[in-house]
Amino acid sequence: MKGRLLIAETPRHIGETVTIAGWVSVRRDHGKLIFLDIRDRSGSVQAIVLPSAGPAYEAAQEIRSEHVVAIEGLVKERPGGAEKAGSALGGIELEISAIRTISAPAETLPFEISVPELDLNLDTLLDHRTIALRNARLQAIFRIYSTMLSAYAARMRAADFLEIKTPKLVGSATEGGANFFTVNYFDRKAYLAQSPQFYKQAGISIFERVFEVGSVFRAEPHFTTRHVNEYVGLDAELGFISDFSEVMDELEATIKYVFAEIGKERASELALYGAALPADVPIPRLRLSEAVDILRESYGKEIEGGDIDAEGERMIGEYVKEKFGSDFVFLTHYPTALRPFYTMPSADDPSVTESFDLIYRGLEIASGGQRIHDYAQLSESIRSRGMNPDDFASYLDVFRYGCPPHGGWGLGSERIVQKLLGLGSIKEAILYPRDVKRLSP
RNA sequence: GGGGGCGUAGCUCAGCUGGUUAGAGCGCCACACUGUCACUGUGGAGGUCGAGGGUCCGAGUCCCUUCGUCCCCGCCA
Repeated sequence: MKGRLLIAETPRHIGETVTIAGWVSVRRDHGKLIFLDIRDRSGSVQAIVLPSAGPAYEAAQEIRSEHVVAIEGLVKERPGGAEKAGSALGGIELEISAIRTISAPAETLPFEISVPELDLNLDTLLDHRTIALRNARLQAIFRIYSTMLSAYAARMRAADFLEIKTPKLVGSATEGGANFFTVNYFDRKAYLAQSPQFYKQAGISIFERVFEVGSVFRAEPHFTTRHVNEYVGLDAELGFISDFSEVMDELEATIKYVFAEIGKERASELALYGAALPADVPIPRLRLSEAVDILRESYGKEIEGGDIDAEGERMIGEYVKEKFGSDFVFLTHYPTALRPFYTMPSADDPSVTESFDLIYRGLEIASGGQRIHDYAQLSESIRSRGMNPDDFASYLDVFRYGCPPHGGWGLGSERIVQKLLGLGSIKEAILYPRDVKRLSP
């Protein structure tokens, strides 16, 4: 909009008449004086209109919350003592000389937007998602999310990873694990990718180091606060590793960098949630078997079936917080039977793997490890799980002609923000979440 | 897929062992107010108590069915 000044810039224009545009958060009508809190993408400011403003004063009578307006006014310092302590509106205000409604709501809003903290049920929040997101505190989630994405990409590029984008429509659904969504693809079936795993590995066989930020689709009917059917994975894969500790080193450095950037760029957004950055200490690495012992000895919890459950992860999260002051923990050496066929078994004990999960505040946010890079070994691993290598022909081509030792990870981007801000549900960390019941908005 | 909770005003909720005309806060509308800042004050509108069936003299409340929603487990990120 020509001639429009962002609200954040207004303090530099004291004594000048400027034009701002934005949404009306609050209207406070004192009979003669009318105060309007105006917000735009840069911030909020108070505007005041006096009866002497004539037509502008008349127009202000009709202004209501969430009207989209353009305001011309004189930037003034707040009258002495008039500024309430702790006000987020700054030390200046606009004395309105002209006001124009650009767009007015056709009907009453379903709930009040301008409160510091929206108190809505999850389905109300998501049914009216776009409107709810006008709330500053909710917007903060996605400002932080955006910083996380840019920091992740920046750190990966700095470490010489090449960013790639791989297909989400795929022709075969044989990777195993979670269920696939099926879609019609001309005269045949296609599937939505449940992970970029195969393409990442192909990527390292070309570029040595690759990363991808992309949607992942899981057709599982889960009803939890930490699952959705479409999420954004932060994946990476690197070649020529000596062992899988290098993968954890790389992930740890990346995580640390991402949080540091969020702290630098988004301090005010974090403050809205009272969120503290994780302590900058080395991330402890525990073998899964050690974690099982700790759970038994310190928490009296018996683990069956090898892998620890969600409650166990929360307990281990508490344990490492107390013992090491860490918000994170790597759990390593998962049983071979519990990991996908491409996971590298440990040389000294093939019943476990060179793999890890990364737990953040008791929630699994990443999974990774070293992959099998030897063609024969990989073919055998497929066979040993009762699958047919012929079904993996194009994938196996990556290894058939030589491939360096490599490994990587998949990070759940929304889970990071969920745990950082203490959000009750991962769905709050997704603009338009997809779950078993929800396909819109 | 297994289990549990909740559906009462636009929103968030209270309604005890069934008992006259179903409540609160916020929002909305009107009026008053020249320094508020989630303004305040006064007044007002707004509800087939998710839906269907049943028990009972009487059902928001008890029973059954059904729909919606949230959560836990599993799976995972």
